[in-house]
Amino acid sequence: MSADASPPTPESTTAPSRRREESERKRRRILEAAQECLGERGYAGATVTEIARRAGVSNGLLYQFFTNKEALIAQVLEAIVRDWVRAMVPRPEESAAEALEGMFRRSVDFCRSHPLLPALLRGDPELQLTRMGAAGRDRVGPHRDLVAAILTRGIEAGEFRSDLDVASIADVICQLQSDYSGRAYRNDADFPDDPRIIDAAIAMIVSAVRD
Amino acid sequence: MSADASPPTPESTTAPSRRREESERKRRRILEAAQECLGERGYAGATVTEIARRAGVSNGLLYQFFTNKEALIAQVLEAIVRDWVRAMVPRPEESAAEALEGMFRRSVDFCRSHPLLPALLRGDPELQLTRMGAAGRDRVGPHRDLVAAILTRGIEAGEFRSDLDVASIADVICQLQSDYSGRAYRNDADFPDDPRIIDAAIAMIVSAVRD
Amino acid sequence: MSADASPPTPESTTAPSRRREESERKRRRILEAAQECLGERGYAGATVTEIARRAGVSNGLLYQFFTNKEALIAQVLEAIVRDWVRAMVPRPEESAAEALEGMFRRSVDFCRSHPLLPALLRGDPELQLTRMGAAGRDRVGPHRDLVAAILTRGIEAGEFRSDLDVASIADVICQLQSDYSGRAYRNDADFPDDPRIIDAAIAMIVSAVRD
Amino acid sequence: MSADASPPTPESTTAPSRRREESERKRRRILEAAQECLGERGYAGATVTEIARRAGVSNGLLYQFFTNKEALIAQVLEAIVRDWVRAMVPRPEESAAEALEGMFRRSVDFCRSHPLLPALLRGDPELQLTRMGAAGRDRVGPHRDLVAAILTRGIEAGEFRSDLDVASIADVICQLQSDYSGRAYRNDADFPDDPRIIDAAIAMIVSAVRD
DNA sequence: CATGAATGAGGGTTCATTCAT
DNA sequence: TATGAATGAACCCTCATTCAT
Repeated sequence: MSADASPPTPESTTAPSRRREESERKRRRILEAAQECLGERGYAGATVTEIARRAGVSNGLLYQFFTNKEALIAQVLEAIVRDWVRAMVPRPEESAAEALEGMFRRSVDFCRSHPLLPALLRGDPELQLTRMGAAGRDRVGPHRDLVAAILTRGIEAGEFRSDLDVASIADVICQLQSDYSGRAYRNDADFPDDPRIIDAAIAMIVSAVRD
Repeated sequence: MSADASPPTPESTTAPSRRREESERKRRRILEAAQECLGERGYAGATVTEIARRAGVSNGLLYQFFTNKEALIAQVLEAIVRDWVRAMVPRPEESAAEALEGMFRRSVDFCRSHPLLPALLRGDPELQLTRMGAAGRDRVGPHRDLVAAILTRGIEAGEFRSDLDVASIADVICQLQSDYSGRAYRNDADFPDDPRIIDAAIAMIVSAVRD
Repeated sequence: MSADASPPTPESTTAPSRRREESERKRRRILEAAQECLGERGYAGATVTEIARRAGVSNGLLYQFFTNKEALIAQVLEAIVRDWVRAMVPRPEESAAEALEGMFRRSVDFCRSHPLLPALLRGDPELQLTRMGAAGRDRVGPHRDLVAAILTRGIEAGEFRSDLDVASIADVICQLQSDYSGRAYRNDADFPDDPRIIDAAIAMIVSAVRD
Repeated sequence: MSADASPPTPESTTAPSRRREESERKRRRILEAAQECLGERGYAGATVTEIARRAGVSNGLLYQFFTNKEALIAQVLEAIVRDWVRAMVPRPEESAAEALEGMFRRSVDFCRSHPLLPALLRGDPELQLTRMGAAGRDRVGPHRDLVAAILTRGIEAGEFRSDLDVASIADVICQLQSDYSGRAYRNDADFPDDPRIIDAAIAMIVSAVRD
């Protein structure tokens, strides 16, 4: 498209890069479509044909980019965890307490637009996570590290109690954050998505760590 | 069976009983196998064939007891929720705070021997729970009611702070309880089943409600 | 039943005949039930379990009387053809023309209370007649012989035209009779069961053979 | 494919055509195989596997073309009725009586090469035709209309008796025609396919309507 | 690269048949 | 005899995967 001078020959010199771009765009579209399907219907419900349809490509092209369905799903999971962690990272200007609250709320917001993540965080059997190796494994480690770092920073800053069992508290905080992030997109009377509940959870966290 | 108390009448009550007993035992084995599979692999992964294999019966026998796979799963869910709630009910001698802690620990213990429950508690709509009516719907309501009742009792007894948002706090407590119950059976480095973490969660809860 | 003096011992001397009777009654009930099911639902739809249920006996007893489902169905077919032919036989006082008309109407009436027969007469593939040997084969021969005999009698009596191709005309008459007998039990707008149509068919027959 | 007339354009109209053609041929083979099976074995006996086997395709391909077995059978029925009616339509030069006879013979001939039609014409509700909507319903209406039209034409032309009960006579004629068409393909001693019988049937019809 | 027609293993389910009681 | 629990082959259908084009 930026090659207005390119000759009309089919095997033009600029064509390879053009093709590459086009190809990469398709690859991404497939990953996005897979993420959507997986979030809406689970592993078994996310059929290869439906994913290809949503991505606007053919059934077979999918196997050009990914070894098989399993590998595709694994990449989808890796990608979403990466995006999620990136979205949560504390702002430099936030105090430790603000960072805890900010992360919590940003995580909830992120999940609202990425229905797959909650299911992943819950480790839903429907996702058949046991099928994939590393992708399933690493999904919460970075999150917990992030929270632990904030706690340590808060303790060092005298903002949080110094006798905290950092590892354990970090775990509990992560858990709560995953839970309420996981509820953010639901329409389920049993699991209400009520701002007051989120406030209560945050208040409980802050009161437990504050000096 | 050849017990000395058995009456000699030809159409004795014990004669058909043998068959019935055997049959009932198989019915229960099927339910148990289904519970296992469902917890490990989700709805789609829990195939009728695998369930039958684990129960040690034929594929077809399953349909003698249950209308279809869906009905079988629904019965599994109803049964486990019933058992779980029964196991959690507070002891009469427990104070409100003790009741909160006791429920938490009993729920965790229960899940250790019932791997399905955590999966159910996560209650993902994609787990196909929407297919079943009441079983899916009521799965956490009783739990939340139980916790709310304890909180109210604690407030009235002056044991807990009087300004608690009972409904919201109850929700958070239930959530944590489900979470850590859900971890109890896992072999997952990402979700460690560490007594110290459970202690931390309980401490956080108690500190948040205590006056 | 005629042994009012029979002792109450279980293995009484009269018991064998009693048992026989009882047994024979069950056998007949099975045949009747099978006839019903077959007429209503075809071969595949007439399940062994349903037949046993209607006959008020157990699933397994059926195999005491009949080798398998196929043999049972074969006997059902034989029996109904026998009954049908018996019902059609002309009355001694009828003239040849009256006999033709009488047979036609009696056949229609018979089918009204025996929905299976029409399906059989049509040779419906759904009945899977190819599975049974003689039963399927002989189903219309006696009928045609009956009609041919009447035609011959009519010709000899000077009642019918003497140049009739008896075999062919007999075939056509039998065919029409089967057809309209076959319609007698239907609720099908495409195949109306209208007395005027039956009158028209009979009129056509009579006008074709009468001198 | 290397045909001399093929244009050199890469996305030529003939290139995809090949695949399409092949595919369409398979679609037709499936329909033909289904027609055969249905005629020979009825609805339940015509298994998807057997149809696919005869068509020389895989089990699953069938579902690329047809929603399910029911839809496939429905299309088979629609197609064959359409073809049959088209084959029967009277020639313009035929007199009314000739038209009646011509239709009769053409119908018989048609059935000789289409064994399914007779089974359909018998139209047994137990054949599961009730499952399909229009295809089952309209299967004889057009035929009867055709015959009635010829009768009316014959009456108006003074060729047939003026006191005919057109509707009833048309019904009887159609019935006979279906019957003997239905015999045309059989190898069944009970239902002989004898030219003399067909002549007798036609003679009976003509003598009944002629003035 | 890209297509989508084609495959076939495996899913849930039904039902004729057997056999311990 | 009579039962009905139990079996397993066979049904219809879905979908991940391949391959000729």
